[in-house]
Amino acid sequence: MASETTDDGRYDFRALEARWLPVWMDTQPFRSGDPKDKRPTKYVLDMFPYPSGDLHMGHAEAYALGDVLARYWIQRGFNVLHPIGWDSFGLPAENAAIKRGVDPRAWTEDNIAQQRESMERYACSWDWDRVLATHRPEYYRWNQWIFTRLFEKGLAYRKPSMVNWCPSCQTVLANEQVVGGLCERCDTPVVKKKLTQWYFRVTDYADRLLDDLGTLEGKWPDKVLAMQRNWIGRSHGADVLFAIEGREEPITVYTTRPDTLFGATFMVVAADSDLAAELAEGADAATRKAFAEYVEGVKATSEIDRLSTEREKTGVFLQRYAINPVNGERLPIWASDYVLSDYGHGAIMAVPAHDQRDLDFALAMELPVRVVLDCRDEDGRPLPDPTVSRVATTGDGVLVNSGPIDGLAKADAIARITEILEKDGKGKTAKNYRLRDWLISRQRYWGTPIPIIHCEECGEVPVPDDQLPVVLPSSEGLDLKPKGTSPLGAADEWLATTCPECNRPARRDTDTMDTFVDSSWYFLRYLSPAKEDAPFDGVEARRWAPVDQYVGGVTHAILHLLYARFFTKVLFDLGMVGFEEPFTRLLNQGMVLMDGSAMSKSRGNLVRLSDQLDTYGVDAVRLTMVFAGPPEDDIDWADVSPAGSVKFLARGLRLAREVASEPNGSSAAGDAGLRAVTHRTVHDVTQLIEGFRFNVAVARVMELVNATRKAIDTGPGPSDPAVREASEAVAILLSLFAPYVAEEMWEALGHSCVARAGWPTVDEALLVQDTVTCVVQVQGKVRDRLEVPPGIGEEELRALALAAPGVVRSVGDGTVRKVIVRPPTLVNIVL
RNA sequence: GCCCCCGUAGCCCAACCGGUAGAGGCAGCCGACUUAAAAUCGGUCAAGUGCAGGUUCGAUCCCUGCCGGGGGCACCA
Repeated sequence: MASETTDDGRYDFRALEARWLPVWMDTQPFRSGDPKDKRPTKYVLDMFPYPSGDLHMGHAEAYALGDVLARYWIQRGFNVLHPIGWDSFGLPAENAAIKRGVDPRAWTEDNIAQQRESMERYACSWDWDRVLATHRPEYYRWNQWIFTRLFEKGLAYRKPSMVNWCPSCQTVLANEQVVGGLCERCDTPVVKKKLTQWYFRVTDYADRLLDDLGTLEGKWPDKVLAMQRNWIGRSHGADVLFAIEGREEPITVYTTRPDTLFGATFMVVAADSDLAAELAEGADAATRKAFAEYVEGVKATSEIDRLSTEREKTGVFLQRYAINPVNGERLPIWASDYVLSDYGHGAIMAVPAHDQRDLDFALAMELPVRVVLDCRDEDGRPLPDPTVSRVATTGDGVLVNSGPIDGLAKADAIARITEILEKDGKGKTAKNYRLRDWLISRQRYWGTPIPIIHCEECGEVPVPDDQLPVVLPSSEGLDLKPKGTSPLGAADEWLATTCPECNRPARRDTDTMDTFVDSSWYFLRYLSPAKEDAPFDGVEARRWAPVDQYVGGVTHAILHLLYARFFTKVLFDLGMVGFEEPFTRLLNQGMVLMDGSAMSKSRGNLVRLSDQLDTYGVDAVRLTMVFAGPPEDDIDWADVSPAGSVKFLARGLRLAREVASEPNGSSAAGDAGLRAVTHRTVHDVTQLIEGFRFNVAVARVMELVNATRKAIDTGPGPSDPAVREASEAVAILLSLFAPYVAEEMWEALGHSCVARAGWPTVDEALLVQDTVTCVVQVQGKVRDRLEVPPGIGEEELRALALAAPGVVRSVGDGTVRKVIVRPPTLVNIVL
């Protein structure tokens, strides 16, 4: 005990950690699973980590922030569910296995054990009864179970398609995992490959995923809402049917600008589409050859090159013609790679005058340009002809050269022309989405096996529920090296099975699921992690879910959050949950940087969390994370001071040790000034925490510590009851940020278990101030200050202000024209 | 190219509904303690809010334009 404060006034955080951690591990003050617990519930969730090794600074920040909220709600009397676990399927385990020959399962379990130790030391209020790890069969069997439900509903399906392929990871990637044409994991340029893969039909939920974002307004960061909206990318327009010469079926084209239909001068189909190939068959030999060569070139183009906006437009004329449904004109049909095969219908009507891409193509191929919109600049002057300016006029305007819609403005013209098309059966309003279906199959080992059996007779047959889980076979004897096909294909014994329907020999599906499947519903598994007959318990779900507060990095703003929202809606439709949005409130923390950039070993600016913890202690590191600035801002570790945090914590601890009054007494007779500060601080900190303004809350606690220090040293002294009241408040407030020091303080103050102490009660009467400072301005400049009662009347204050010496001086013999009185804080005199 | 966010002391950051520009911390400086230094404790200095306009009795806050930084989307018809 005596050794816990060193001679120089710092404190011995090692001793505190060694002392309290075993106590907490023993008493488990954060158990949430008692069904008889009558406290209201709150679900606070931290994004679970991948067990890649030890914790890093980013984890430390996120968990410190989440813990502030969890501990706050506990102090407020809630039964808080605050679980943690591991997102433990994924490539690093597999890569370690390939590189060092270790078993992915053993590697993963070792890392989990190591991380768990660090997490325990970090002392977050996690309920250790609920831990889960997604690589364990008792978890991933429910991935398979949910997959089966999706399959039954037609929401999981297999189709051949051009997919994103990472040549380095040797696996397909979801759209969301391709960033700027590069693999988000290894930055290798992604190439296109035609493969048959499993998909989840997220696009069926596009409207709900988009529209329900409205219910999260004000509860999720605007930035994340914007990113999700952007990603789903819904647009409104029309599908228009174009008859094709020499082809039975018309071609449907999607456009957001049906009003410009009279300006269409050609049609373009996606070069890599089946449609283009079919149309090309009717062309002469030279064209067929040119087309074939063009398509080859397109396929060889990397995604990164394809996305370059600097690229010249290229294409091949297919010697075929479409008929414009509104005026019967013949439009030449071209194939080009600037039209995407998997958006809309893979074909467009080109209106070069009013679409920049079409204009670029028209100019490159010397195709006609026809203006059908009279567009004006701000001064009402006509905009230059697009052919000359090489700039398409894409804005609003009045229709010209457009028959029945001449003279109409854009919006009216769209409505009118759509009506006309609809009447003739040649078109209708339509929506489109940037969002694509979620490609979930991976040709890798360390993931959830897809629970499908391929039978020659019966086709794709889901593994019956009572045969789940399909357990991942041991990696022993399997070649895990990426080679483009799943390693599971070589697990002969595992592979061979019988068809559940016809009992004939059949083969298992050899792909594994994207690990984002695992994290799409884990928050539900925490509710009943040991449940053996369902993914989660319905009663527990009604009790706890949805998550009240989710905390994690903005890096998951699109992928994980979109998928989890999708899963939740599917589970809602299955009647398994009663809510459609999984995370009621979301807090995104910023990144921890060093010297202005993200930490990395290669950059040589890596700050090791364990070093920081060894040097400054857990509490100081946590406090530093929280105090550094607003939670969503990045923290530059070079700008902050864990040493300063140590100093502050030592000051707090010293207060508690100096308190000389007995516990549980009344503080009513205590020093009024200090009491006012204490109650004001608790009141303000309460609001600050609820508003995620933790940095300011910490500053307020620092003020309280300073005020208490003064009271002890130069005020009423250590035996005044107000000093005890203030110190106890400091201990409880600090318990959100610095659990070890708070616990030590609490004990010094004669109590035990600060985490469950309860939030201090604010005496409203003590918040009322006797006097406030009123500023008196003349012409907007401060000329005097008055001490006035807060309830002062307007007339009285006006009189006082006009008589104030500073006012009299600066008004001089000027005439007072107007007096603005805002009792009790301000008077402004206008001359 | 389009959309969003942010510019406040040397630094990280506060400032309620438009009403005293400063709460807290870091660094600096001064002092105390020390043989000395570190550490600690006490005190103290510090910007007129990126720039230019506008609205207002009054603007860090609202509006317009520009400059600087960050982020998202980007051949999605």
